[in-house]
Amino acid sequence: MSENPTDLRVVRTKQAIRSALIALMEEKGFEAICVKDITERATINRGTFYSHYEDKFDLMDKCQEQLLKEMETKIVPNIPKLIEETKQDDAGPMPISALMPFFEFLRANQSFMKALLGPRGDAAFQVKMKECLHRGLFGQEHAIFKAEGLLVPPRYLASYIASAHIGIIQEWLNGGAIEPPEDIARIISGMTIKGPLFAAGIRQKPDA
Amino acid sequence: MSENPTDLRVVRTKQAIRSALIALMEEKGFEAICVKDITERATINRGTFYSHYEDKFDLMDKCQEQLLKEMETKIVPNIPKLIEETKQDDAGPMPISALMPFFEFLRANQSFMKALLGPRGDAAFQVKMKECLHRGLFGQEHAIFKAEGLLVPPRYLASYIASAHIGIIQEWLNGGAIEPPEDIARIISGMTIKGPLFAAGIRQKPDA
DNA sequence: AAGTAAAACGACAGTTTGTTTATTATCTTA
DNA sequence: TAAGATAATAAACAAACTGTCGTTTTACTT
Repeated sequence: MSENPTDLRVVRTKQAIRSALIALMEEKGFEAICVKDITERATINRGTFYSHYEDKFDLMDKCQEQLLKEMETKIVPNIPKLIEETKQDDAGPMPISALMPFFEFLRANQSFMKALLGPRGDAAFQVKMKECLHRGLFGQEHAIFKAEGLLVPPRYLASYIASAHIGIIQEWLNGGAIEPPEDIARIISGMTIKGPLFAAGIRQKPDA
Repeated sequence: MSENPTDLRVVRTKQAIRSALIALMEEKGFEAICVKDITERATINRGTFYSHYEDKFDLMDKCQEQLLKEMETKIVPNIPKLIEETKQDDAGPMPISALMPFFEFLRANQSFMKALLGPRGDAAFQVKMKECLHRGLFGQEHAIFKAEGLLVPPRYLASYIASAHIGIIQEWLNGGAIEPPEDIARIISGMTIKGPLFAAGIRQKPDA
C-alpha cells in the first residue's frame, strides 16, 4: 500500500524478504518455496510477511513488476538508435551500442534473472519479458518493422525474435554471464540480421 | 514399477489421472493443482493416486518423459531428409516435409503441449524440449552443423535456434493451432535459413 | 523523550500431504 | 465360470503449511 516507505524497518524487511526469495529460488525453485522458508531465511516473523504481501505469489508479482519496469527503461529509449544502426549496417560492425544498457542491466540483476529464466523459474515471467521485448521493438511509433508488407505474419516474426533473444540470454546467464555484454549483443544482432545459419558461417550468401 | 500394465483397472486409472492433470493444467496451472484436485477430477480415491505416483511432481515427470520420448521419434528419423532439403534450397520451396511429422505430433497433443508451454506451464519442460531439439539437430552423427569453423559459439547458435522454434510453436498453439503444419514449417524454416528480418521482407539481399 | 507504527510472539482453525488400515470390487487365467 | 490375485475404496492419522488475530515488545520518527 505505502508508496514511499520512509520507515527504515519497512525497507529492511522488504529487502530481506526479496533477498530470501531470490536465494531460495536458486536453491529450490519457486514452486518448492513456502512462506515459512522465506521468513526463516529473512529472519523475520511470519506474520510480518503477511502484513506486506498477500502470499508468495503476490511477492513474486511485485518483484517481477519492478524488474520489468526497470528493464523496459533500458530498451525503449534506445530504439531510435537501434533503428539507425540496423539500417546502415550491412557489412560493417553489428549494431550493439543501443543494446548495451539492456545487457548491462541483465548482468547487474544476474541472480534474479537467472532464477526467473532458469528451469525452476516462472514461465509467466518469460511471457511478460517477451511482451516487453515486443513492445520495445514493435510498439513504438517509429517501429522497426512496419506491420505491412511482411512475408511472415507479424505475430510469428515477433515470437521468433523475442524467443530467440531470451534463449540467448538464458544461455548467457546460465554460463555465469562471463562474456562481456558487447559480445552477446554482437552475437544476437548478427544472427537476427543476417540469419542464424549465415551468421554462424554455415550458409554463404543467401540471395533471394 | 509395472512396465506393461495388463490390468485394465490400472490402465483406466492412469488415463483418468493424466486427463485430469491436463485439464487442471489448463484451468489453474500446475502450481495451483493439489493431489486432491486430481483425484476428484479423475474420480478415484486419493490413496489410489499414491499407489501409482509419488506425488504430483512424479506424475508430471512421467507424463513429460513419455511426451518427449515420442517427440524425439518425430524428429530424429527425419534429420537426414532435412539436411538434404536445407542444402539444396536457396530460392526454391522451403524444406518442410521433414518437419511435418513433428508439427503434426504437436498438433495431435495440442492441449497438453499448450498447457506445458503456456504461461502457467513448466519452465523445466521448455528446457527439456530445447535439449530435445538440440539433440535432434546437433547430436546426430550426420549433424547439420559441424561444430568447427562457426563464427558464433555453438551453444549460442543452438540456443537461438531452439528457443526461436519453441517461440513459434507457443504462438501457434496459443492461437489454437489453426494454421496447417505446413505453413508453420514454412515460416520457421524461412526465418532460420534466410534470417528473420530477411524472411519477413524487411531486409533485402544480405551479402557479406 | 513521547507518541506512533512496525515487528515479534503465540495461538487458531482449516487445508493439504503422505501413510496405513481393513474392506470391497474387479480383473486375469486356469 | 469359479478361485485367487490384486487394484480400488473408505476412513483415519500425524505432520506441515496457510492465513488471520490479538497482545506485547521493539525501534523509528519528530
